[in-house]
Amino acid sequence: MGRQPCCDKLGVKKGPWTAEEDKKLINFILTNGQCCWRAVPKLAGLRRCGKSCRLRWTNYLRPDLKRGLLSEAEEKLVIDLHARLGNRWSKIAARLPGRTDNEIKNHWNTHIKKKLLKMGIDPVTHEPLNKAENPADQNKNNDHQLVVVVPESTSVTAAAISSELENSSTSSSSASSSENSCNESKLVLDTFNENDPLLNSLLESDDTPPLIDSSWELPIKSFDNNSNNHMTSSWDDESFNWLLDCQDFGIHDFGFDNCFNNDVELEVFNTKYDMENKK
DNA sequence: AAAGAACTCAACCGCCTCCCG
DNA sequence: ACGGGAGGCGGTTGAGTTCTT
Repeated sequence: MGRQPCCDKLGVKKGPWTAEEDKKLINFILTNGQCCWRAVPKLAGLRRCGKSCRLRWTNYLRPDLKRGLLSEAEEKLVIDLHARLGNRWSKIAARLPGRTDNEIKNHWNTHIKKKLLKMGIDPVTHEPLNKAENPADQNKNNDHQLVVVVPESTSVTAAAISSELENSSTSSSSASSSENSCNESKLVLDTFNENDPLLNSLLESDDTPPLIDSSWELPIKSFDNNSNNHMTSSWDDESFNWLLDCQDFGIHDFGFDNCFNNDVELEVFNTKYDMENKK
C-alpha cells in the first residue's frame, strides 16, 4: 500500500488557475485567514487540492509579493545566501521580502546558474570550476590562494562571487574571458568578516526573524487555532475589493508607491509595471 | 512567415519534518 | 514513545512564450 494522497484525487482540478478560482481563494483567505489548508478547498468552494491552494496563495496571490525579475542587489543576496545555505530556497526566500522560494529557485536555475557557469564558478560548490574538476590541483592552488573554510562547505566567500557577478554583468565579457579571469585566480578569496551585518544575519540561527520590513506584513486575519476565534483584522469588504482590483491593475493606480522600502524595491516594481503595460 | 529550438515559470509530486493526541 | 495527519520543502515537469534560423 502506497502513501495516501494528500487529497481526494477524484474531482480535483489541476493545471493553471482561473481568475474565478483566484477570486474565491483570495476571498476565503482574507475572510478566514490562513488556516488548515486541507479544508480550504471545500470551504472556499474550490475543486482543488489544499496543497495547490497553499501554493497558489504563497507563490502568486499574496498581496505582499513583488513580482518581476530580481534586481541585481537581490540576485547578489541570493548568491550570498546560497553559498551559505545551499538549496534551502525557503530559508533564502525568507530573507528576501516579497519573494517566494519558488521564484528564487526558478531564477537560480534559469539565470544565476548560467551566469556563474559562464564565470567559471561551480553553482553548487561556489568554487572555481577548474578547481572542482581537478581536485589534484587543489593543493597547488591553495599555495597561492587564501581559501577560507566556512560553514556549508563554502570556500569561496559569497562576497567574492558577488563581486565577480557584478563585473560580469557590467562588462560584456565572453565565456572565454571569464574563464581566463578564473584561471588567473582573480577571485578574491577574502576572509570572513565577522563585522559584516549581512553575513552575521545569514549565519544566525534559523529562528532569526527575516529581514522583512513591517510594511510588508499582511494585514489579514490571523487564526487562533485553540479558540477557533478570528483575531481582529484591518481588512473589510472595501479593502478586499481593492485588493482584487490591485491584482488586475497596478499599485501605481492606488498611490502605493511609498510602500516600497527603498529605491531598489521601487525600481523592481517600476520595471515589472512597465513590462505589464507594454503587453 | 513558418518551424523548430530554447527559455521561462507556474504548478505538481512525493518526501520530510513537526505537532498533537 | 509512538503513529498519523498536515504543512512545508525541494526537485521536476510541461505548457506557453520568445528567440533563432
